[in-house]
Amino acid sequence: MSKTKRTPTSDAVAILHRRYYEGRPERLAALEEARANDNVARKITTLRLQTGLTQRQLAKLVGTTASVICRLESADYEGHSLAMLQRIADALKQRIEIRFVPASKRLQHV
Amino acid sequence: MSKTKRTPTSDAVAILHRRYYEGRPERLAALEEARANDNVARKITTLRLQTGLTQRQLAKLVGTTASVICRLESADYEGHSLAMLQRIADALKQRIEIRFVPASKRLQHV
DNA sequence: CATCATGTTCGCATATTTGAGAACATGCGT
DNA sequence: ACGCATGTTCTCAAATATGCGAACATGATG
Repeated sequence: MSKTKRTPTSDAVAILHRRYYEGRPERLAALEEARANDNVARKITTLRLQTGLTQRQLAKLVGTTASVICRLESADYEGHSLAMLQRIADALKQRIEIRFVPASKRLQHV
Repeated sequence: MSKTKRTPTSDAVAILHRRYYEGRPERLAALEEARANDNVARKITTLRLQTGLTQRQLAKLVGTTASVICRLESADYEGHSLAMLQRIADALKQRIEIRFVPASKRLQHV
């Protein structure tokens, strides 16, 4: 990726990512901080920021509005549906993985 | 700019898969979603059977009825909500893990 | 200060999921 | 054949998520 001449791309996500992060270390720092968390809301936020999208941009990709994205990224929002997560994952070129793991796996607040 | 030479194959499934999905991101997305739904449905069924429960028993634990469980275990059901998955996971002493993974991660052909 | 981009919250209409009960199909053991 | 457990499908009401626009707060920039 250190070529002087950039690889031409039609990938909107890549373009936006470049535009948002290039030469802006503080934004990357904010990203690092968010990475530690693991609830769905934060995952969406983290992924969106990693991709360099604003809420409105992601909303457009997903086919909804900014207020909906904001709602989904709210930490206390419990109403996620798999359908919406899929739509978001698609927009961010990800896929969803859902696993059931035994509850007694030492990761809990014991 | 299409490849003039394709990797030869005698795999009819692969041929049809290619013919149907190549360059059709919408279809790929639909496939992904269908696969995810199927996985979730099957995971619930597997987990329920491993625990030795009938649909009605699990329904009671979850606080709903057998028809709902049956619906959730149907492969083509797309209406999963995280709230319901959580309830099922709780009843089966599991916890839900949701991950976004890059879509380019070599989707194994089906 | 003025303007713009961004995130946020609110309200309400629409769409979708859930809750529940009934009915039916199948298999299994008596 | 019968009874019974299990899974399945159907229909409806109720609960919940989404769609969408408006308005507001804040920070950055001209």
